[in-house]
Order: sequence, then C-alpha cells, then structure tokens
Amino acid sequence: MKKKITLKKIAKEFDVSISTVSKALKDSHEISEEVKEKIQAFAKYYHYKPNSLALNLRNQKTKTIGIIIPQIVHHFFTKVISGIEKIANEKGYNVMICMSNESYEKEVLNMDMLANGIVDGIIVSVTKETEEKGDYSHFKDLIYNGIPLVMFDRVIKEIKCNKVLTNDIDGGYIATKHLINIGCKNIAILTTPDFVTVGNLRKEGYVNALNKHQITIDENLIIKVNEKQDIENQIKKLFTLKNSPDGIFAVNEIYAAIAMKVANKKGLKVPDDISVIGFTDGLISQYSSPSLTTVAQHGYHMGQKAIELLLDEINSQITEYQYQTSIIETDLIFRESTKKSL
Amino acid sequence: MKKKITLKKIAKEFDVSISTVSKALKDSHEISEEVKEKIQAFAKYYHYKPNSLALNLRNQKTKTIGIIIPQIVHHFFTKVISGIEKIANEKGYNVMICMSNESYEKEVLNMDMLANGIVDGIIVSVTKETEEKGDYSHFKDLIYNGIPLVMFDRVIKEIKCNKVLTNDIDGGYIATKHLINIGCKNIAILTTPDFVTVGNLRKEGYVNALNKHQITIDENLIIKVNEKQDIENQIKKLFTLKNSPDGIFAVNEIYAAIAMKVANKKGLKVPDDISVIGFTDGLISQYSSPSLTTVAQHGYHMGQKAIELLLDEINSQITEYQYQTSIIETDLIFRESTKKSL
DNA sequence: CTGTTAGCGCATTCAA
DNA sequence: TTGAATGCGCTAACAG
Repeated sequence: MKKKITLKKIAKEFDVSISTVSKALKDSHEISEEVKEKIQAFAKYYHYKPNSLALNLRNQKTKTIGIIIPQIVHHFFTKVISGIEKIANEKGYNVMICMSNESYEKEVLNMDMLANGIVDGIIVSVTKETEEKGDYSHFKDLIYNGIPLVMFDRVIKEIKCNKVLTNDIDGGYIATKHLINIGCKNIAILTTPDFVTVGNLRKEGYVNALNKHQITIDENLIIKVNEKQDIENQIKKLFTLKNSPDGIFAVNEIYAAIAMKVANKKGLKVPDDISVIGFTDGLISQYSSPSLTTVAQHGYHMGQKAIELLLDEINSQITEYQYQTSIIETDLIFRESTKKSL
Repeated sequence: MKKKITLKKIAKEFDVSISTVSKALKDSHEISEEVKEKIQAFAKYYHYKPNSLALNLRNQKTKTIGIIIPQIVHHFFTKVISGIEKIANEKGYNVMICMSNESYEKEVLNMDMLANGIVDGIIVSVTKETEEKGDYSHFKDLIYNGIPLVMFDRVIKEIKCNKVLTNDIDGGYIATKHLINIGCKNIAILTTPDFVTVGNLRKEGYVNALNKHQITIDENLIIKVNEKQDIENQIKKLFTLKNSPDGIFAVNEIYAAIAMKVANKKGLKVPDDISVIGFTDGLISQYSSPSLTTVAQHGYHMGQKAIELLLDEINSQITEYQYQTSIIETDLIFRESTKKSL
C-alpha cells in the first residue's frame, strides 16, 4: 500500500519548510507567485489532500455529524436521514450513519466510536432493547462529555437534550377515527409490546378515539405483537372472535401488510369486508395491493428539524442552553385499503 | 458546551506528567498502584475517553471502514451493509455509511470526506449517474492515494480493484427460464435504460434463456423503464399488444410490484392469468399480495465477501497486490406470483 | 516508579 | 517572502 502524500514530503521535495507549503497551498499572499505555482502544481499532480484527522485534531471540530438508527430498512428512517443530510450538507456538514440493529450493545459501541472526537454532534433514535433495558448511561456520558445530542422518534424522557417527536398519539387517533368514520364497528389494533413507547402512544390515540365515540374497548381486539413468534398466527386469532373485526389499525406497515394477507387467507376482501390502516408511509404501503391507507410521519421534515436543533446547539455559545422538544404532526394518506367514507 | 477531559487536564489535576497518566490508565506495571488507583478513579468519574482523532493520527489507521451506497431504501443494500458490519465488527472494525443518493456529485463528496484519513478502506456501489457520466477520476484518485477500495454490485470495469458481483446474467437467465418452464409463451421484461449495467446484464440472461429455448425476441416485450416518467403508463403498453404477455420478468422488485398492480387494473389475475417474477428479495417481495417469486441476491453474503476482500488488502504487505472479482450466485425464491410448474 | 521527548499532519503566530 | 516554533491529544522509546 502506497502512503499518502503530506505537506512534509512536498516540503522536502522543494527543500522549503512545511509552513511555506501549507501557505502556498492556501494561496496565501505571503508566498511568492513563483513558489506557489510550482508547489500547487506538484500537489495537484500528486493528488494531495490534507489529512482530515490532523485538521480536525487541530480545529477541535470535524464538521461531520453522526446518526445512529436502529434499522436501516425502514423507509421512515431513510426519509429522516435524507432530511438530515439535506440541511447538513447545506451548512457544510457531512453525515455518518451507524446502525444499532436494535441492539443495546451496538448502540453503546456506536456511541463510543462517534463520541471520541469523530463527530461534532449525534442524532439518535433509541433501540427497542435500550427502551426495554432502561440503561441510559451512555447518553448521560455523551452529554457529560459536552457532545450535543438530539433524539428523534424513539426518545428517552429522562435524558435532557433536544428532541423531535412524531405526534404518535394524534396519529393513532386520526387513524382510528378514520375507521370509525367509514363505519367500522369492531376496530382492532395491532400494536407492539408495552415497552415500545411509540407503539404505546399510538395505542393511546386508538383508545382516545374509541372513548370519544363511546365505543367500549375490547381487550380481545388489542393484539400486542410479539415479533419473536409467528406474527400471522397472532393476528389470526382476531378472526376467531365472535365480534371479528371489520377494521384494523396497525401501528406499522409490516403488521398492516401481514394483516391484509391473513384477511385474504380467511376469505375476506380488503377493503370491502375489512378496512386496514397502517402507520408510516413506506414502500410496502405504496406497493402492496391494495395499497395501504396509512398515517404519514413526515420523516424528511423530522430529519430537518433534528439537524437544525443539533446545529443550533453545536454553534451555541450559551452556557445554559435551553433544550426543546419539537412535535411533528402526522397526516392521513388515503389509498385503497380502507372503504370510502359512508 | 463543556470541553472534553484530556490526559493533560488529568495530569494537571494530580500534578504529574501526561505520560504517567497515559500509563496509569493503561494499567501499566510501571506505575505504582496508589497513583494508578487515584488516576483511574478520577478518569472514570469524569468519563474520560481517549480522543480517537489523536489516536488515529498517531497510529495512522482508524479501524473504521466506509461504505458508499446509492440508496438506502433498497433491502438489498441493507443486507449488504449487515454482512459488512458483521465481519467488520468481528475483526474490530467499525463501519460508516454514506449515501450518494444516486448523485455523482455526492459520490465524489463522500469519497473525498472518507479518503482523508478518516477510514482505512472503502466499499462502494457506484451510482447510476456515475455509470452514465463515465467519469471515474475520483476512484483513480483514491487508489492513487493508497486507500483500498472494493466495489460491489454496481462496478466499474476500468477501475482496478477488488470486486464483488451478483451473477446478474445467470439471475436473469434462471428467472426467465422459470417463466418458460411454467408454460409462459410471451415473456416480457421490465428493465432499466442501457447505461445501468446490472439491468443490462439481467436482460442478457433473459435473452439467453429465450434463445436457448428457440423463442424469438420480441422488442415490443422489452420495456426500458424511464424512472423520470410515470412507470405505470410505460408498463400498460404491454397489455395493448396483440401478443400481450403471460409472463413478466422485472429486473427489480418495484417494477414487479407495479407490474402486478397494472395487471390487476387490467383485470388480469396474478398468477392465474399472468406470472410475475422480480429480482432482489426485499420487503416488497415478501409483503406484497400475492407475494413475489423473485431472484435472491444474497446481499448479506456479498457484504461479507466485500469486507473480507477489503480487509485482506488493508492488511496485505505485498506491493503487487492481486485483485480479485468474486461472483455471488443467485437463487430463485418461489412464492405466489408465478404459476406452479406444469 | 516517573518524566522528558519526539512525532503523527496541519495551521498559525511570531521572528527573521 | 520564508521559516521556526507551538499546539491539537495521544503513545512509546528512552532517561532519570
């Protein structure tokens, strides 16, 4: 492996000092045209690039920000990343993405890696495992070390930092309300286990909507999906109830897609016999048949908000910085999986 | 913003030298238990972490490798990343992901960022724009600078480096052959414009399969999808032909999903009236109804191979390193969108 | 057992 | 117009 060309080597080549080379490459007026020209030509020829490690070490900042997300498959996270990148690039920052794979341990590892001077700030969405475990010391460490942190979507209440949230309660509410509006009587929900905050909040919206319309909550219609077991089987139970559902609200698009499949297998037609509504406007929602009516999360916008807050904190001189929590509203996207309004 | 704690500060605190602190924190036998204890306690209390920039600068390596991919939505890329991460982590490397968003310019920017000492090597899948443009100088620069590079999936022939490829020709071949086997007579292909190499190769497999079975190629059945225009409309044309297709091979799963939708709208049932086969075993393939028969690309395996080649080159002492091209075979995954064999 | 020194690559202040 | 010296944070060879 060849070694990279450095200022030192260029300096030796022309028998000048390193600082002369440095200045010449910066086109400084301190250096004679003649010297500048030959040094610049040489540097260009040898593809000289300043070593960013050295630069960053010197400048005490890296102009790159780190993102840690639990999964990369989710369209939602993709959108968030795009939003972050857009603004970051505009402001001259680069972006580095790390996957925690829903693993607490990897989350900690990634944070450690990023925290050691490699980035100027971190944007994170917490893994389910961390939520379940309840150990947040790695976040505290980070903040203690003075590295700005923004949490989005999956957020830890106890940690003091900027946050960007989906209005999950309202999302669950409007989804459920839509099912009520189109005449569904037995509305089931496919949600996550309790420790997953966003699932819980969406369920809260579901409950609120039912309450508001004087519909009594039927615990049998609430399925807390255990992803470690066969999901289809868990959903199938719904159709053995005597008040079998005519509407299903799934807290993510995968559960929604599986629900449609199960319904089909039971001989029910979507949306004629049963309406299904999802959460997150991802590829599955768009390309499933029928395409899914769903709650859009505006991930792109969330990403933009997150990076704005982060850069705000990075560039802030204030000692007592005031943290904010920004709530991004959701919207219903009407497609083919729910009946038209009555 | 607080500033990070450094060896220097700890040294000042205890009025010892920096190297004493450094050694104490490494639990060196050179340092007395007493001093070690108090320094370690202090460091722990203040969450001391060595600055990786400084470490990397000193060690001339970062133990992190960079990945540049065109899109993050593709399940395939996700799998590749997972494969890369798995091996990388096992070998003590961390992974940094950059998105080029199919933009030549962003690809160059990302490479520049990564190339300046921040990573020990780079794994890249080239953007469509770069393939179209044909400007590969950023890759040449990288190699010139001695930074190991591995290309996967979308690869540039002219660049000398390690490569990992899907056997796209064979993938196209087995997909088409499957359609032939189940009795399809008019087999259409939904492919990309010519400059997208992988699309072209998959089409080559399609052509080979038809030739082998003495089926004449009908140019009308070859749709080169222009993603800048409405895709559904382009596919619809197939169904106005007098030899309307009874089988469709789509070179990716999105085209396949759209094809199914268009077929449905035309009143055709999949797979009874028309069989559809995709490429890439992603979420859409799994969750669409009917689920898609598709060509699996084994992204996870590709990622593993790519990182193995990269680490091999990174750790190689040989001056005349021999580059390899590794071909990953594909497999057919049978699901619901194609008829059962005759 | 502890400290001094040098060097990784770079930019910058100050001196010549 | 050029160069020497300093420091960013860290480690390691070497001296004491």
